[in-house]
Amino acid sequence: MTVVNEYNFETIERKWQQKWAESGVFEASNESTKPKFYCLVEFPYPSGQGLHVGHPRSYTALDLVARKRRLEGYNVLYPMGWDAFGLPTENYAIQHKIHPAVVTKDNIANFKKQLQALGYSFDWSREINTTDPEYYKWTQWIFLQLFKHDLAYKKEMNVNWCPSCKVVLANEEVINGGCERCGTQVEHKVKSQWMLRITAYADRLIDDLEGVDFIDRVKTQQINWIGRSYGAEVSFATSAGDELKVYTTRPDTLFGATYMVISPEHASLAQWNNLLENQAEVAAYQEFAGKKSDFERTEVNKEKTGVRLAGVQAINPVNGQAIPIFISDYVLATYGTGAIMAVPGHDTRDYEFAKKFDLPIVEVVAGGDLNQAAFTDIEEGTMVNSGFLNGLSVKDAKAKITAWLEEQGIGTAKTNFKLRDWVFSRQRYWGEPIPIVHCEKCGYVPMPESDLPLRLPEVTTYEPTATGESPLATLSDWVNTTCPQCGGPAKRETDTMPQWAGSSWYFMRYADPHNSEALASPASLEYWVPVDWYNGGMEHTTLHLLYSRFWYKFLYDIGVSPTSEPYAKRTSHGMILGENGEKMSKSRGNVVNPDDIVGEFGADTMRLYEVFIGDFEKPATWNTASIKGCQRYLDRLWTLQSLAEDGDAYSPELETMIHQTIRKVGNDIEQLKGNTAVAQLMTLLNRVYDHGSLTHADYRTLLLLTNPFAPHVSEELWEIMQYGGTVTDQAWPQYEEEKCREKMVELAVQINGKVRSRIVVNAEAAASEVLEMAKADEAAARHLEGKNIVKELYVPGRLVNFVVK
RNA sequence: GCGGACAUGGCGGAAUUGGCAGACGCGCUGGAUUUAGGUUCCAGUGGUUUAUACCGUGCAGGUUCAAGUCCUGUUGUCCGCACCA
Repeated sequence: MTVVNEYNFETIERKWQQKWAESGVFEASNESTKPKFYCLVEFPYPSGQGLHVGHPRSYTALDLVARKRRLEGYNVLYPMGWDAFGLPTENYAIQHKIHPAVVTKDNIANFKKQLQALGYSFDWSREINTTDPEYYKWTQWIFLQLFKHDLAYKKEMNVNWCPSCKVVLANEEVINGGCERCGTQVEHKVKSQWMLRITAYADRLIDDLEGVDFIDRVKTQQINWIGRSYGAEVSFATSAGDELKVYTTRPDTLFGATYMVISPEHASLAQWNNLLENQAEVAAYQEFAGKKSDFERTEVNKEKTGVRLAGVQAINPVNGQAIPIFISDYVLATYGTGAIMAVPGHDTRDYEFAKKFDLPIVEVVAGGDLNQAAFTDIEEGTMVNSGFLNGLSVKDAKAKITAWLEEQGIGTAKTNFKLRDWVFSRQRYWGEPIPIVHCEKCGYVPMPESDLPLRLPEVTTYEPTATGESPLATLSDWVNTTCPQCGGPAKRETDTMPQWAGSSWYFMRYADPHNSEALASPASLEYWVPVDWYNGGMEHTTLHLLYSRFWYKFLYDIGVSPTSEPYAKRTSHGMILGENGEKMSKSRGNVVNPDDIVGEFGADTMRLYEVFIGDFEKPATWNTASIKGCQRYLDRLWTLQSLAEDGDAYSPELETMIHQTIRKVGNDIEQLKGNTAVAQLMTLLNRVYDHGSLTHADYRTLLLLTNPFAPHVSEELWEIMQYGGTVTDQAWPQYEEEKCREKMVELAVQINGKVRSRIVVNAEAAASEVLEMAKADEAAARHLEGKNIVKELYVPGRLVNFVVK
């Protein structure tokens, strides 16, 4: 056969994309006898910049999995949609005086065109959009359920405020004291906010990680973020006649508590005001601490500062000793009780503070040298100077003292978390309205579910206000309403939901995206959820991933979710960096647009390069020059048409490698090692060319294996070769372990671990036979001459090694 | 500061987990085709060396017949947490 025509990727790709859209081959069925597989990538935020070459890394990797699974006979759901509420769109809209809904629509159209040009096997019939009222109706519905279960509440509190974005930020959105989006240092504001009680799920968010297959760094990061610790709360009596409650993870060291520290914001300070003899000094310190930015305050390795309270003391409950109380900003107001018992002998921070203020350091766990440093080991060491705890291990002492505290009624075992409740309101226009009205008489009243969705009002201006009020607050027609409960005058909530709201449940909507009666039918959820494989960025580990697990668990508790965890498996990809090795961004001028790559090399080549670029989990530097290698592979695959000969069996010379390739490509796709899968395909292709011919059976398998990576060209070649039907109708090729083994193998012959020669032997040959052959080898014999063989080793398939003297 | 990961040619990266380091690709060198460039094809490509041999996986030790892989120390890069009691 001769080459029929030139490889014109442009025509071919357009042709097959059209065919797939018409036939709907990638549309998943909610009723199928096949086993299901739900494969998910994080849906993008449709920005004005469009897609860059980083996005397709994740999409391509799971497209490989999705396409392979279909060929393996699964009913695969691989959906796509738009996480379209958010600040950049709103800012753009304000700047250009175009409504955000219009901007969003345009951006989505652009993104969709770009994605479709890459030939992903997405089920576009299930496309969703978080800004669609038919979608956000259910986001609001979930909020109402949270409210009804006392998991959404409004509270006046000190919050993180980004002065540049003009919104409140959740703790998870503050990175090193700066705004997650723009990097601006956050400020503090006391504002009334809607909060979600994610802390109620803290234990389960940690414990249930045991049952899911998430990569370790994701699990670790979530566990660290939630920050669970076990300890005790202990009440200390004070000379003021009241109590000071502390949280400690080391109740065993209570006898060593020689002073106490409370945060500068602690409520007791106001109560003790009249008793304080150094009130002015205390007030000055409070001001000093209050003025510090978050960044300064959390800076480690700075000198400890503080003020000793004059006029108030505490009593250590175990020994009745009066101990001083300090205020210091190393104690956080927001964690535990905002107060600690200080045990300088066994806590590094307390040790530093005690040294600075010349406070007594008492050893209560023997084993360290307190002249040098605090002894913080809890595995070894014996209790001393601790009355009834003396002689116990730390572990036993903890149990005993906790029991004692409970008996005395002055303490109790307690678990604490670093995780805070989720600040859920944003002072912006382009988000889901919170479906709550405030009535003077009835308080916060949920809207009737039947009135959902509560639509965003059509307005002409939506600038954020400098005061921190939502732009919706200025729309009195919209704000003023009637109370659903008493019918009296009431006002709507004017803050909107954060961008993380719509994405917290979107994967459920894909199961049944057009349902108007429920967020998805129970049967569809039962069938599809949990997601079998979810890939996304590490930057979402403590944001989207944690939030959505929380929402899903709540929905499970109220009978909506079918399981307790939403994602069976979570993997994560490394970022694609610009050609200069820096993060791709418009301001750095190093953004590579996939449209340009597709235009010049074609989607198939682009996809191949996306996986060939390197280790999926690590960051990779884009290099347009390197794409050539991937292009050559497809060119050569195309040219193979002219070499294909009749034959329904694999060529004997290629058979072993074909079986090996089926095995390797399959395994590698499953492990997201597309780089080595492509390398193996290239190796096989090189071998075919060396051999000079191939059978149709050889070619068929090569096309099937290439299909997930380069779906258009493999379909086209399948059609040209008249192999029948389309690749999407075929089955993934099978390998036989037996046939992956070479019959003849080359062994290295080592003398004292150095390779001196190579011999080819039958893979099945007996050890003695192989060793004799090695000894007989000319080069080896030369090195063995006159030497004494002390040891002979044979590693089948690898080498033989003679140890000589 | 604590915790984790990593360190391999000019470059991106492989190495079945202790068994021939550098697969595959880019780049580079030489050659063929071409008026030329590009494409394509052939050969080569870790370093020193004429063959032979020696040296090579950040650095210094160690274990082993055998170490990129294991152990100890050390340096550097990246990530996470960042006074959470």
